[in-house]
Amino acid sequence: MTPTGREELIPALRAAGLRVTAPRVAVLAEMTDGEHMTADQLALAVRDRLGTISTQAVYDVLGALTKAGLLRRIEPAGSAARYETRVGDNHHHVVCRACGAITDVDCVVGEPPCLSPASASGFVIDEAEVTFWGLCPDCQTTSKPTEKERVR
Amino acid sequence: MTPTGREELIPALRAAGLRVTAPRVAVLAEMTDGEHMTADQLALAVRDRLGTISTQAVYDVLGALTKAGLLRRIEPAGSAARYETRVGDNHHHVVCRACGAITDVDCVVGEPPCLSPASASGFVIDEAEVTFWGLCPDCQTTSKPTEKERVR
DNA sequence: ATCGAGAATGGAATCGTTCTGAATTGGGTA
DNA sequence: TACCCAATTCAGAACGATTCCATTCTCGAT
Repeated sequence: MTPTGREELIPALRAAGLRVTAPRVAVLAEMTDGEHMTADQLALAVRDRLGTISTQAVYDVLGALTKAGLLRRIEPAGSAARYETRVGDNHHHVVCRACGAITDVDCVVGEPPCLSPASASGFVIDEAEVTFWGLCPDCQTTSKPTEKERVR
Repeated sequence: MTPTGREELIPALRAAGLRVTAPRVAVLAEMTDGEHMTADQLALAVRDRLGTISTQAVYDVLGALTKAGLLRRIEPAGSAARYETRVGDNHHHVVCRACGAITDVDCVVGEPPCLSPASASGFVIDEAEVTFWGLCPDCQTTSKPTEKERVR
């Protein structure tokens, strides 16, 4: 949850050189409460609260906002792409193998890229993405194996 | 490239409690030279060299081998799932943003999970997956922006 | 108020993967 | 060695997420 108030959304869009439109404001507003949402969840949320939006518009908006640097896209294996408003800092994620819940984790090291591989095989590296896998507090206590148990 | 000779494939399958079938041996053989292949590439390679195999059989085999621990599945954002024979050790990957090439990177730290997040929010973590993003040697020299430039 | 570029819409298409059910086959057993 | 069953393969359909397309709409500069 970034401390971005509704009123700051419009200036934020303008500052990023983007035109201010209803879908964009709506998506951005939904994003500020409810992190790590998928395009689909976002579409439902926007429709529920603020009227109508086409699925494709959601993708367009997410694409534009991501390209503009207002949103960050993450794609944990086995899940649809998710988006978050925390950009610019170097944080990572913990993903629950059972329920798919995602939580932010502050960077263990410091400045990005937070790690340099011992040997990069000649690659020029600009980002180190770290994903921790495990069980969230809720799913730890669930004794019976979760129905839709993730394979990995 | 794991030092697994063709002759060791069959015992390896048996040891894993799997029945030895032509598709399994063929897939496993292809995997030993040609790392980080997708299901599709694998299907083509097997058909080219060893005859016929259905796409679904490739998925079945990959699933079985992965579950048995003979293969590891990796899913870099924006790419189809890829498989590798290096299992058990704790290594990571560098992915080229331009061409999608993947190279192994030895773990920076040591034993898995190689990193412990400062605060895991109550998660019990069993794996830390690290993916470095950048440009491979070939794509660094390519002055003109790659056609199918990856978005992220 | 006008106008053009950028954005939204709706529909179809694509890609990778999974599901289903029938046919085949490995390999333990009689 | 022949037999049999469960494991495996096959074929085709279904699926979810995402992208592509052409048309219509609208923001915001003039």
